[in-house]
Amino acid sequence: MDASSDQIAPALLGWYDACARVLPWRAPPGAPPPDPYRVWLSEVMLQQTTVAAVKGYFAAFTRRWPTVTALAAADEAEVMAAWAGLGYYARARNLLACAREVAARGGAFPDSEAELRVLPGLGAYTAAAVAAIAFGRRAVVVDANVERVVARLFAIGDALPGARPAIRVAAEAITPDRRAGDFAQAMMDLGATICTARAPRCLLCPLSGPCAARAGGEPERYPVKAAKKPRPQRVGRAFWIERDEAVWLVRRAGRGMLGGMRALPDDGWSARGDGAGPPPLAGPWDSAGTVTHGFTHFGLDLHLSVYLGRDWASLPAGVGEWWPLARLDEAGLPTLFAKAARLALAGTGDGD
DNA sequence: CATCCGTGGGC
DNA sequence: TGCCCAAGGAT
Repeated sequence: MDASSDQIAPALLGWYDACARVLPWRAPPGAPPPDPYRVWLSEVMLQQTTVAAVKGYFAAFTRRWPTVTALAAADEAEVMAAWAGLGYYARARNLLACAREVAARGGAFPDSEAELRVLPGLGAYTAAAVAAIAFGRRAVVVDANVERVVARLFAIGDALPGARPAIRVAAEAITPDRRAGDFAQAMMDLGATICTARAPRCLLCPLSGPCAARAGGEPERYPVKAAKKPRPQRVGRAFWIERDEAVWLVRRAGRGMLGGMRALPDDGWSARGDGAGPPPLAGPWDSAGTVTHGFTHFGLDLHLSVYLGRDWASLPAGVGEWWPLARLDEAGLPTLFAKAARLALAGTGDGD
C-alpha cells in the first residue's frame, strides 16, 4: 500500500454521499441500517444477478413475505415458484433453509460475520455484506466489483482467481473502521456505474487520482482473468402432454440443474445430453419445434414433442400433476420450460 | 482449487 | 451473432 491508501475511503464515501444509487433495499448514506431481513434477501438475490433483474423479485417477495418468520412458514414449492426466472435455484432452497434457521432462533439474524457465515447460502461475501450493511460491523466485503476496483487501484496484474489473496489484502487495507457498510455499497456503486468492466469512466471517478491502472493508461486491462473453457452444446427432448385444458408437469430432483423446480417431463438431458433418453409414455409424438437455451456451462437445443393421444394411465403416479393451462404462469417454470410452453401453446414450431 | 449452477442485457 | 458479464455458494 502506498501513502495514499488512507485517503481512499474518505474520497469514496464523499462521492457516495453525493451520488449513491437509490435502491429499494438500501438506506440513504449515513442513515441507520435497514431491516436485516431486507438486506439479506437482497444480497442473496443479487448474487451473480443484476440490480435490474432483482428489483421486481425483491418487491414481490417482501410484499408476500414481509418478515423472515413469514418466509420461514412458506411452502417450499411456493418459494421455488416465486423464484422462477431468477436463476441459480440453489439460492432459493438455501434461502428458505436459512429463513427457517433464523426463525427457529426467534426471528433475529445473528449480527456477527462469523455467525452469519455458517447460515445456508451465506458465503464469505454475503456474510461480510450483511454484517457491514445491516449491522454496521467492519467487514471486508469483496465481490466482483471490489475485485475490479481494487485490481485497478493497485494495478494488480496477476490473473484471477490466483490474485484473490492479494486483492483481499488490499481491500482490507482500504476498508475504514466506520461506515463499513456505506463503504462496501460505495465500492459496488463505483464498480457498477464508473469503474465498469468495459470502458471505465475514469473522468468521473473519485479515485482516479490514486489509481495505478489509470496512471498506466489501460485500466480496462484489470483484473486479468484466466482463459475460459469452451461451452459444449447438448441436445434434449421435452414432452408436452395435454388433457382437458391442463398439462402434465413434474417436479425436478432437489439438487442439480433446475433442482426443485416444476418442469415439463424430459429425457434426462441435464445428465446425458444426447437427446436419446426415454419419453414418459410411448407416444406417438408430434414435433412442436425446438427451443434453444444457454446455460452457464453448456448450450441446449431442446426438441419439444407433443402427445395427442389418451393413454395417460401409463404416466408414473405421484411424480407429476395436471396443471391448468389458464394458470400456467403461476406454475413457476424456469425460463427453459417457459420457452417450451410458449412454443407448445403457439403451436407454430419450426417442425423439426 | 475446479466445477457446477441461470438468466438477461450490452456490445 | 456470439461472447462477456453481474452484489457467489456449495461441493
